[in-house]
Parts: sequence; C-alpha cells; structure tokens
Amino acid sequence: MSVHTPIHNEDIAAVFDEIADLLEIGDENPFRVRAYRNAALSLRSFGQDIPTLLKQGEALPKLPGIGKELETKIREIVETGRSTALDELHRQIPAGLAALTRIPGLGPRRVHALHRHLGIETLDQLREAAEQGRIRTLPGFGAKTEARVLEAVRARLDTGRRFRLATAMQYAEPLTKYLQQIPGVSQVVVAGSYRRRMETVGDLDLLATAAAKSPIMERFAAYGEVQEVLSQGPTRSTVILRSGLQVDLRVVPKASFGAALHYFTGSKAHSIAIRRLAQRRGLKINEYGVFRGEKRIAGKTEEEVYRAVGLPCIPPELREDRGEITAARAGRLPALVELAHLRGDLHVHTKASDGQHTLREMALAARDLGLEYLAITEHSQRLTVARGLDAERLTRQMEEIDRLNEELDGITLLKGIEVDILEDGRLDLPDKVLGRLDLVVASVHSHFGLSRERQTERVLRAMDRPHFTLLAHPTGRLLEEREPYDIDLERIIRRARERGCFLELNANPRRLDITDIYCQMAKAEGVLVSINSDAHRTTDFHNLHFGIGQARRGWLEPANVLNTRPLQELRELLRRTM
DNA sequence: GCCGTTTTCGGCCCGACTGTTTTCAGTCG
Repeated sequence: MSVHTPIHNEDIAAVFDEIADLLEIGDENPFRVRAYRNAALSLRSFGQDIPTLLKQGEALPKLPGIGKELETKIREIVETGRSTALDELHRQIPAGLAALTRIPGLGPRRVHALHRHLGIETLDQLREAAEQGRIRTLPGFGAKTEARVLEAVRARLDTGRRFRLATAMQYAEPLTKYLQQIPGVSQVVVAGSYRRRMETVGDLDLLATAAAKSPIMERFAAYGEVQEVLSQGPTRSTVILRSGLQVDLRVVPKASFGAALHYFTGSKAHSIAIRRLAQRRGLKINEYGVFRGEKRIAGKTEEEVYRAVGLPCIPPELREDRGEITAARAGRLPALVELAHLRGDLHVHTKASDGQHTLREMALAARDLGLEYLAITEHSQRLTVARGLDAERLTRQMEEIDRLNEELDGITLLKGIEVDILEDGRLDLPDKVLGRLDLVVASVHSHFGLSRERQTERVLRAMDRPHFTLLAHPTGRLLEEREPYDIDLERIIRRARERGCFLELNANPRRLDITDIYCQMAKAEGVLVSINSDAHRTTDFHNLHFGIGQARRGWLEPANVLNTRPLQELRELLRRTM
C-alpha cells in the first residue's frame, strides 16, 4: 500500500488484522489483539467510506470498538498510506509469520515456537523442516502435528475459499435429509452464516438434536461425500466434503436446542454481544442454555434466550452486531421484507436476447409464482453477444407485449430494456426510443477497469438521462469470480435520490449486487431498491429467494422495496418527475 | 485497546476436540 493507492475502509481493516496477527505471534495481551480484530470488523461493516469522510473534513463517526488510540491510527493510515505501528511490528516480527497461522493446526503460539526455535519464517522453510522431521522435536509438537502441517503445505490447502450461498445449499439440503433419516435424530438445521443468509459461506454449521444412543456421528462421518474426517467426538464432529466444503455437526439435547441454535447461528460478534448482556445481568450463556449459577433458566428456544436478556427475538439476517441489539432494546427492529411481499419483477430476459424461454413462458411462470407484473428488459444493441435489441426489434417486442397483455389475465407485462451504459455515460439507445417504454433498466457491461472517478461520473451521467429508471447490478461484481468495479456508490445513491430513480438488488446468487451494506445506505437515503431476478429462464425466478435474504440482511422493509408496490403505485413511481 | 445499570480500573464469551501430555495448552468456532 502506498500513498498513491486510494484507501478505503477495507484497507484500514486489513492493516488492523495484520497488526492483530503479528501482536498475537508476539505474545501480546489477547484482549489487545481482539481490540484490533473488533475494530477491523467494525470498519468492514460500516456503510460509509471513512477516508472520504475525513478528507471532507468531517469528524470520524463513533464506531463500536474504535477509541482514541485506533482513531489516531486510522487517521495516520488515511493521511500517509502507512501505519507506523505496523511498520514497527514488521521490524520485530517477520511479515511471513502471519501467513503461517493460516495453516490449519498452526496458531500464533506454535508459529512463534517454530520461529524462535527453528528460525522458520516462510512456507518453504516450514515444509523443509517438516520433511526433515525437525518439527516433532519441539515441545508441544509431535509426529501427527508434523504430518498434518506437511500435508497442508504440500496441498497448499486453500482454507480461505468460500462458497456462494446457492452452491452451499446444493450440499446442505441432501446432507440435512440424510441426517434426518438416522435413527434417534429428531431435528437437523443448518445454522451459521448459511442461516444468516450471507452471500457466501465458509463452512456449514449443522445442529441436531438426537437421542443419546443415536449413531448420528458415525453415520455423519460415513456420508458418501465425506473426503476427510477432521475430528469426531460425541457432541461435535468436523468433516471435509469432496467439494472442499467443511461441515461441522453439533448434537445437543432438546432442552438446549434454542441456546445452541442461537450460538451456532452467530455471528460471532452478535453472540459475544448477547453473552456480555447476559453477564451484566448475572447470567451465563453457553450453547446449552442460559444459566443463573447452576440453574438453567432458558434454552429450549431462541425466543427464550433473547427473553432472558430482555430482548425480542432478532431475525438471523440481522445478527451481525451492527446495531440490531440497540434496535431490539428500543423496540425498533425492522419488520423485514419477505418473498410474499414482492408483487413483481423488473428485470427479466427472454429468447429475444440471451434468455432461454419465450415471452409467454416467462409471463406464465411469473404468474404461477404469484407475481402481478413483470418487466421485460432485454439487452440493448451494443451487447451483440447477447443478441441485444435495436430500436426496430424493440418496437416489435413492444407490440408482442401489447398482444399478450390483452390475452393474459393475472399478470401485466411492462415494456422495458436493459440498456448498456456506454463508456462515456451515454445510453445505448436514443432518448426518443427509451421514452416509449414503461421503464429503463441501465447497466454497465464494459470498461470495468475505469478509475473510480471516471466510472462514477460515467454512471452519474447516465442517471441524468431523462428516461433512466433503475441501475442494474450497480457494482458489477461476480461472487468468488470478479471484483466489483471501482465506483462511488454513495454518490450514486445520493444522485438516485435527487433524480427520483432506483437501485437494483440483483438476486442472481452469483451477483447479489448491491450488498447488504449498500441496501442499508439506500434505505437511509430514502432510495427504493428493486429486488430483481435477472431471470434468463423460468426457473430463475427462484433467485428472488436469495435477493430477499440479502435485502433482509440490509434491514429492508417492504416500504423500502420498489417492487412491493401495487402496479398503479409502481407506475406513478416510474414516471420520473425530477 | 476498548469500555462503563459492577464507570476511569479491571475486566474483557465460552466450550469441544486433538495431540501431547500425565493434567493441559493450543486451536478452532
């Protein structure tokens, strides 16, 4: 990182994480280490770009876990692009050691010992020492640890890999069914980030209740897709599936189900915050229940657990320690949007461009799902690979829509387009063509590499066009495949408010664009979000389910979502007045 | 390093499993 690279919250968080790693290896006070990690979490979940705020001369907002000391460090990083604290640590502790703690089974204490006694600083040195049998000679290390480390280094085990929620679901659903059929098993649920509907998950956390004699753990380890059993005990086992997905299974008594579900749903930050609340009330919370002294006072359901700390039940999607506990205490939890609230879908393709099904097939599928309206939004002419429509083909489709609307009951088709935003911010079809449509969905499909300034200006210019209604997949990212392009969404959101236009939450599980944080920001600015499937075939309407999960994580209520509106109201909103 | 219905010091969430140990440290979630 240098002074010339633009700095964002993520960069500051990364510095704090690295400081935490190095402090930990240096045997620093664990609570101080945790303070840095908490601060990193806090920065990552904060919706506004802190460097921008500071450069505008605004005060640093009060962030949880960031006090005077860390505020000074943040300012230093923003102003100079460096951190003297980190530089100082680098002088004392080789930078490579932090990477070694990512090897499963190696934590800060062991890495410290490897460095101190064997001088190991890099993965290569680690592999060499393991191959020569030197690791087993250290106190606290043995042959098994050495073998495991060697295997991990050789395999370059990528422990950081995450799975998209929709992908994880393909593994979770059959596995859950399999476990449910085992004798003595009564309930099996997927907890963890999966239950919180995070866009990607690092592993699956399964929770089950089972009779004491149930063979659940043996059967779990024997599941056909299991590649490796990492650990197996009576109440907890961990395996790795052939796909590389790690699965943890916890088994608890029925009386503890709610407490365990709460604990294993997390997030970690939320769990800790709730436990601290309990502590202040003289209670102790663990995965078995809520205890006053030795006596369990709650734990069968999550509602009981929350009630014990004086709170209403908080929906899993909000459990990130981003203000949900304060909101719950004040009785101001949002009434989150649900799939049933959606009355329409404003971004859909057909065979006319790169979709798989006809206009009629898409319309009927949408109606079957209970939708009242559907906007047909093909690609525009520039996107030749997708057989994008020119003015003439668009006109023919509009006529077809008129005919279908006359014929079909129970669903109304809206005339739209997904028009390309060209490099200079012009739209790919003339205003007089776009003006004949019910709505104009616009998106970036080219020149992803523009600078932040140019990319932002490009989209802002497009939004200034008179018929622009909705910005599709606003950051262009593909989860686990492609980074978002560099764009200042805060400015985009503010301009959307000024111009009376809208942002999409693209529900395709590869996109889920915009993120939960930007949903919150749009809500705060009063900009409506449209949850769209971007369907290319009839089955894609199920994407809406993932969009709803993301919207809920972003605290959206039905009133914050454009396509929860009845058709008449929607038409009013689409008619731009600004 | 943060934080306060145990306020400016003294706390800081809690338990399971493994491996290397003979009672526990380290790691992980």
